[in-house]
Amino acid sequence: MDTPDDHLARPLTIYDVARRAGVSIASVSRVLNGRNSPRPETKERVMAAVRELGFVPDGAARALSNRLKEVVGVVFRRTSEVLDDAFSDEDESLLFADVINRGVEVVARNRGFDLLMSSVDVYDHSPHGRITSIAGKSDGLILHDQVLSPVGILRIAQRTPVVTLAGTPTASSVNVRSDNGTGMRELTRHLLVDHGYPTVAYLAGHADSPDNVARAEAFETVVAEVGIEGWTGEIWRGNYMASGGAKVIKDILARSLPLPRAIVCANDQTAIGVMYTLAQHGVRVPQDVAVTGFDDIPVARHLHPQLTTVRQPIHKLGATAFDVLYSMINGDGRPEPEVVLPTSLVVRGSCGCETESVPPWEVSYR
Amino acid sequence: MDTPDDHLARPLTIYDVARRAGVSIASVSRVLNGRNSPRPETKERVMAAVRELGFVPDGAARALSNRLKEVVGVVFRRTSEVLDDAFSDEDESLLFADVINRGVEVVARNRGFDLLMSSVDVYDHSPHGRITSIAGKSDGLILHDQVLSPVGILRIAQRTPVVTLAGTPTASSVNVRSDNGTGMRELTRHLLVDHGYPTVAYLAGHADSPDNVARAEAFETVVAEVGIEGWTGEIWRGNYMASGGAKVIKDILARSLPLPRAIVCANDQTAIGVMYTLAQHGVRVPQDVAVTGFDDIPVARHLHPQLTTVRQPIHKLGATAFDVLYSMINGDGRPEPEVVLPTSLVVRGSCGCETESVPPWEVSYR
DNA sequence: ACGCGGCCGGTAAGCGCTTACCGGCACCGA
DNA sequence: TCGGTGCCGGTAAGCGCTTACCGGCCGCGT
Repeated sequence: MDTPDDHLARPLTIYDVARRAGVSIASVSRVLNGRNSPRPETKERVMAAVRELGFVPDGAARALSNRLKEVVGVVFRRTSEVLDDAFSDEDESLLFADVINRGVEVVARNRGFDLLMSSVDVYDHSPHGRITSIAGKSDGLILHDQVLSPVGILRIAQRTPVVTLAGTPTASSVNVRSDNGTGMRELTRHLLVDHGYPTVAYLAGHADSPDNVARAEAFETVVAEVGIEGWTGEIWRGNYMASGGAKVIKDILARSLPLPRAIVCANDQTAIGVMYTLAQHGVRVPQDVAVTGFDDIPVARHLHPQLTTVRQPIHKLGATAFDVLYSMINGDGRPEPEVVLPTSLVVRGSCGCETESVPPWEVSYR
Repeated sequence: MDTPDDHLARPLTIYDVARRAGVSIASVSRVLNGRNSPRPETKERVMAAVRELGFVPDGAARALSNRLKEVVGVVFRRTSEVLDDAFSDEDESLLFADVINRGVEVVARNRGFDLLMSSVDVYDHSPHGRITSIAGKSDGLILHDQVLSPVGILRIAQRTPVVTLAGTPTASSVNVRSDNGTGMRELTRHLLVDHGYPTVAYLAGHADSPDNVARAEAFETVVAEVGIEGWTGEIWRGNYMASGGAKVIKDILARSLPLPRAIVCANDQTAIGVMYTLAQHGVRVPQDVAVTGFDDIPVARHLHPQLTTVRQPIHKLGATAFDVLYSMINGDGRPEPEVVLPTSLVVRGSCGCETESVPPWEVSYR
């Protein structure tokens, strides 16, 4: 009978199983891996021993021998602070990265891979060490936006397969992103052409994020097409977070500056902060000011009014990142340097359209 | 000059580094691990070689040698279906598990551990294999509720440190949960005593979830204290999801059954479905029917009215699970079989109270 | 000037697996 | 009956690290 503290003892190895089953370690390994079709009787005895002992093969030894860990590292950015032992963070910040990660997880799982996750803090000045450690424990890396400098990515990609998300391809890493341009152009046209709003602002995200740059450019393009001037500049600089959007609106109202007829936010979280702050000050959305987001995170349809935004295939972004990485790990030749997934405009109430309501939980990500 | 395809070649080992630096592999290892204070000159040469080659030590080999992987496995339940290649899931279902996982990640990171994540599908009938694989790749396991049967947990906990979340302790695994009873009693009293509602129903979660059982019991206790009868039973059976809550309300309205003055939902997601469906049918919350949740997931404060609920220290639940597991891995004696974290009533608008509004994104989990 | 102690750093064993290689045995055909 | 042919399954090497052990060298004390 096993004692409850057994896990403090020397762990079991295939030698123990082999001895118990009266066979050699090779046979145990073969049975466990279904190789070389062992004789039914041998298989039986080994399985019995495994069951009786509760044997679990050591993944590290397996990986070392196989040169395959069946693990992919995922590194994402965490925008939270740890103060004393209270965690405070922007709740919505959870969603985007986590939905991507789940997309990765689902397809990884089908290939027998598991996810090794690690986050990088915004204030972390040397994420290189962490990422190196993850790299050593996995067969390949998926790096979210803003976790490592392009130089750092290049260095690490030289020796490990790397896929970046919403970043930029390098000489040896592949990038997966969604088509910011098309979605943003569609959205901006909807506001300026379909609704005919005379003034519009772009509330930016991180200045150095490729996503933000692409969205800003698409916005500018359409605004120029229509022949008006988009409001941008210092005061319209956000940070992808609700608090950033809120701050921008507060600043503008505090200085008694005028508001545009429509505000295009760099992402949904920013829009949340904007809508909330406008409501606080008695500005009605969409009657006085229309507000739009980008991403279509789940909470977007819980807002009042529901948020008009651009749907990114968040789940699929993750799934694709894994697929690409998987083929790199298998050395199926070097794939395209970049994979771009389509986006689509999602019209709900915050732009000024009348829409019928769909239960917020009935969503499907493709 | 390295070619971009270098990662297809034989990976670097400490032998390569040693040769390049003109020292032995032992020295390389010592420098890399800061052991045995090597001479500054040696250290320099090794570091230079490491830098020049872009060497990353192999985690599997390290783990095998060290008998420590610095990885903890986290297994959670995924409530999504994969149809063709479309993923559909309940968006809010993301939150609870993911917040816990982030709590785990933050503290794990401080100890140099990474998270190996894997989900179990609701329809997965033999999660044992997956979990065994995870167990082999990690130093210990954190199992969310409903991922493995108690018997399965017991088997695996015999050989690996295991911490369960919102489950039940076994002879060799520790459970971490929050104090469902106190929170639910406070909440129910608030509705029945402070508000004086004459009728109240409990909309249940999974019948076999310990959390659900504890919440139901606490509810019953207070209801009995007050001397009224709580509405429960078959028709009030949900499934922890918004769709389940919606279905219950639809059924009741379809059959023209009466509604209670207040509905206590087993969790926040259920409440979301309930509030939405009531609104659809013109039933006002809280004027006609008060609705409450449990968990305080981030989206709770984006609802209209904002949801009155019981705050679980979600983040801390994860953090604590890791701390306990860490001490088990280090063999610091067997800890308490169960750790219970406090909950607290969060009064917002959906119970009928007037509350001033706080920006939904300014949240802190403790 | 010689011996001894301490400090570095090299050699080699071993962590728990997978698998190439090979030997033994049963069964077939001649 | 005997050699050939497969099929199983055992033996042992090797995956890339860490570290116990030991030998060499330098500097000190006598």
